Amino acid sequence: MLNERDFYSDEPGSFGESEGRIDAGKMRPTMQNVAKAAGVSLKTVSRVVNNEPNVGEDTREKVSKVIEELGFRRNDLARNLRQGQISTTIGLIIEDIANPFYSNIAHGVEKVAQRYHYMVIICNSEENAQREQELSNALFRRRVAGLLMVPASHDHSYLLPEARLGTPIIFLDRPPDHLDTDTILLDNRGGARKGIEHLIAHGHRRIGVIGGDPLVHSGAERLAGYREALADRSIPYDEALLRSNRDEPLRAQEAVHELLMLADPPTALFTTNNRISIAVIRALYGMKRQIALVGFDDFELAELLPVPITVIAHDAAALGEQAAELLFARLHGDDLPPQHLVIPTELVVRGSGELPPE
Amino acid sequence: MLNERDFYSDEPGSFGESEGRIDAGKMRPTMQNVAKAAGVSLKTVSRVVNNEPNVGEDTREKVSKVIEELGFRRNDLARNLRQGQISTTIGLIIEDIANPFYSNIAHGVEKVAQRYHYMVIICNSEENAQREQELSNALFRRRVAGLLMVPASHDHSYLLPEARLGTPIIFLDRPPDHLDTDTILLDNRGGARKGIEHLIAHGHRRIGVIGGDPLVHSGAERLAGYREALADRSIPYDEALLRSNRDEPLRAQEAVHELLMLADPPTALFTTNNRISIAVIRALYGMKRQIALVGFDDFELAELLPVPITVIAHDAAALGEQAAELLFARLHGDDLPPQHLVIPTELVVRGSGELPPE
DNA sequence: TTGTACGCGTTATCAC
DNA sequence: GTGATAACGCGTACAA
Repeated sequence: MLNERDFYSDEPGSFGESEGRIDAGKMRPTMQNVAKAAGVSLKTVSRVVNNEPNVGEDTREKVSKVIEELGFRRNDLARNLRQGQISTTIGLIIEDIANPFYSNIAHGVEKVAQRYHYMVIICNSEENAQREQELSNALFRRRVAGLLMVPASHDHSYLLPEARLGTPIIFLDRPPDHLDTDTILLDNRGGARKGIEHLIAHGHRRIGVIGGDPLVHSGAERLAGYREALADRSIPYDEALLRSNRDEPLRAQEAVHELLMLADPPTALFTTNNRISIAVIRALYGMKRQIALVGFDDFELAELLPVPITVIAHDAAALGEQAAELLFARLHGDDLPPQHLVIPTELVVRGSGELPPE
Repeated sequence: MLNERDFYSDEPGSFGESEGRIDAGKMRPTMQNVAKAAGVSLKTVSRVVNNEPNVGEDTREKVSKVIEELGFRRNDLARNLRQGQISTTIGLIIEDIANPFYSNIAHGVEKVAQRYHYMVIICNSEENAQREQELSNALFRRRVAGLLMVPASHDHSYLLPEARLGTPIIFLDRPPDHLDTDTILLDNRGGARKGIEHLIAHGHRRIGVIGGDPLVHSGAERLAGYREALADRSIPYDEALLRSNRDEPLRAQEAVHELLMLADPPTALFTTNNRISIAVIRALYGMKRQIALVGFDDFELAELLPVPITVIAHDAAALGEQAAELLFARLHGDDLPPQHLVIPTELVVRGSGELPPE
């Protein structure tokens, strides 16, 4: 059953009120109002609301009754202002919540936050550096207790003042620039290596890469993993097989056409993230072309496609969870030097990565 | 370029600070500190911070300089407390941000909120009525300006006191119970009708339904659409073809087996949401069985499966956007009676819905 | 067990 | 154009 007490303080409470129409404009009751109505002092109400000791049982009941009658609800804005100047809210800045990668991160973060009785403000930066900065400032003005972010910009010194004030700031998926702080990344390079080694093991020597912004750390690392794998096998690195800045689906499709039109075309493709993988798969279907493919990031239904897609998978929710756990550890006084965690990746063999050359 | 001014008030600002290590614990500067350091009064600083008139140009510059030096940032907790007792934050309660349906809604909401300079606290109710109530109370204690929710519970009279206080509350995807307030739904019944009519037109008379909780409004309406479509064609409604409470993937798979094992099995299936559709598709693949299928909700890659999936599609982001727009209209004084909006659905023909019986 | 006085950081009022 | 003072709603410290 629901607990009436914490309607106004910490947990839920049923509220016996008949149904009806809404008419706005009434005054929101304050502790002061409750105190007057109950004939006690402000502080006594405060004690009751926060379940503090040293209140007579009769007093407590009387106050509780008034609280219910008036529909009082503690104002956490005022409470936080008085208590510590920071709110029990954390901020999460991601690129786009509609992308499953980020929504899984968000899910992990929110899950942990709920455990700690914190709430999460989620913001979409749309991969825009200026917006990232606007959003962080807006969050800091709201005195979020901490900030988790997948950075879009390439200079995070603007976060330094806030970090110095003690606000934990944790970077997800991409490391900060010009700032030394907690970071949690995927094993981008290692994952890419595994994927490329897999293709090589299946006989491929000309492997095309379709990727996004080469300045984004995760993409750059995946490309580095590609190069390392080739170098290991003494396979020449051919820039003609590379297509960058293909985050837009249309641009990714063009890349497929371009690569397959080459005089000496690739026999396999490596796509560096989920959105690009999907765009490329669409393009290949449109061309009725079959070619070996390994994609970074897993995605739903990959295993049910006519040629099931071999991917480098990882646990995005765990990324969010571990980042949030680290944040709360910092809030609880953990004072270790900046941490750098890595989430492992796994090659999931499904079919597209095992197609032979030609 | 970035604007320095709104680092401390409304927009972003660059912050000239060299890189380095973080050490916490410094005091957060207040307006009082700025005032003292600049040799002006508190109110003058306030004027500068908020770009109010009646400040001499020289004074404004002097204060701005101190603000930058000290790294002052306005405390919006205190600001909101003083101004109107509500924050420039809205709440969004959904079932699960990792589900694309909800993450698209969230994306729409956040997009609109950014336009109005509001931020969004997103909470996952996990389809749990008690948690829904806990979360709304926590949001109200934080004095969110308004609340958007996909309800999980079946009695929302507990929201009445807050609604009476003037906090706009808007229901998405499912209507409230025991409360008359703004609601924005999908055309569940009409969409389901279209889907079932389509199957009937392709010769099906025994159509199995695999759905979730029958008490959830959207699911119930989709089932109602199913029944209406059958009734229109005088096709008997056979309860043996119905499987409810199949939100769990395993339970959905069982449903497929159960239905196909029937003495007089269905020749087509109707799945009432995206998660169930996907679970069912997996089951059918596992059985190497092909059967006509129409699913409610579109999902990524549906068109690339070996038998592309015919679905009843809709614009979840638009659902979120319109709900948010309505919320802000309410905040800006719109005083019309409770609105009831409907987002249209569309039958997307791809293949699975056109398979013949047998 | 209960109450009083004050402060949290900001904005509003009204005086100068 | 500028400043003193009182709020906003609550918690802390200490007194009664």
